[in-house]
Amino acid sequence: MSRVQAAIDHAENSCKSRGVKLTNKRRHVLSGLLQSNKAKSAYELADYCRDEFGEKLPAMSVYRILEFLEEERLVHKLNLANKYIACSHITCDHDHGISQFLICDNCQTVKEITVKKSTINTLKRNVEDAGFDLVSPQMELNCLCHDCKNKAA
Amino acid sequence: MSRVQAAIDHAENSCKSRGVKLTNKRRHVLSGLLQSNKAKSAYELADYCRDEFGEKLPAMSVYRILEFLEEERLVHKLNLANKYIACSHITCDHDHGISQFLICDNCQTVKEITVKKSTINTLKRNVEDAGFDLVSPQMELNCLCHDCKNKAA
DNA sequence: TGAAAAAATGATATGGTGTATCACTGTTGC
DNA sequence: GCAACAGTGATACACCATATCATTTTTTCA
Repeated sequence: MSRVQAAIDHAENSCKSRGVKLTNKRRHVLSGLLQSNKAKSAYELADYCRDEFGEKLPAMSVYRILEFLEEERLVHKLNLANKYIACSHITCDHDHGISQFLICDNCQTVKEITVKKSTINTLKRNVEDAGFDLVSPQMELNCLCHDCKNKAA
Repeated sequence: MSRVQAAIDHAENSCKSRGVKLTNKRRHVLSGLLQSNKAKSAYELADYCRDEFGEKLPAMSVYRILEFLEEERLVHKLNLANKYIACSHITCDHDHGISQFLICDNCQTVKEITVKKSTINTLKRNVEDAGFDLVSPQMELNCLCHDCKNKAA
């Protein structure tokens, strides 16, 4: 079974146990995100569904579906790029630490990593010293992946 | 002399010494950013110039001016909010470490802080372990400022 | 079963951010 | 004064996102 199919199956079960429905359209959007490691915009996902499944999905619906998937913790929105990615931990059962997103500026590939709690705490303390509170320690970092770096060199 | 005027004078000198011109329109846009600690969009700045100086500035020009001011290191673009702020170090002569931006999700107030180099380095190492390179360790963090936090409570 | 309620989706319009392009104006330097 | 260039204006357009109302599909339960 493909990695994508495994993730979708897992998402299916997760939805079932939470009493919500993973409809076909939602499945299709999710598979569009799973099918690569790249961040995709809502409009790109609409195109994907049209090309891949012959399903004409208005942008509005894609946004609603993405919102649903976010609530189910199946996808993340990347505010830096205005794009979306599948959560890399869909197939895990355990809870995770806070994710940090590394976004390749060049090819939009995204890697989700977890940094040590102590590093985040240090950062958090810095922020609090300045009189602010972190809403979410989930950071998005503009990066260059090694592929693109090597190509550029 | 007001804080804003002092910063503008300083910017003026900085431009002069770099052989570029701080025109009236550029000065006005900059003063729009200096006049508060809030992040402002290009369009908000156009409105500000219209209201404050009776200067009808097309959005295109504002973007060009912001680009100029960024190159002169007088303003920063916040990619998370798609807004701009004046560099808080305009009036300093020395070079600074990398800034981190704390953005209040509620009122758009921005605070520019510098975190310890060791924290950044740790983070950087984490990123490199994942096969990515940080383009810029300048991070933008979604926060809540204490004012807004207290109001919410 | 079958009608009411709720959930999901479609369609249309609109707003915000940003860029491409071409034209025009003002300044600088010779 | 004129050529070259920097600065600005005007228009059109692309992309991301939401508001709103209509329609379809599914669920619920008498």
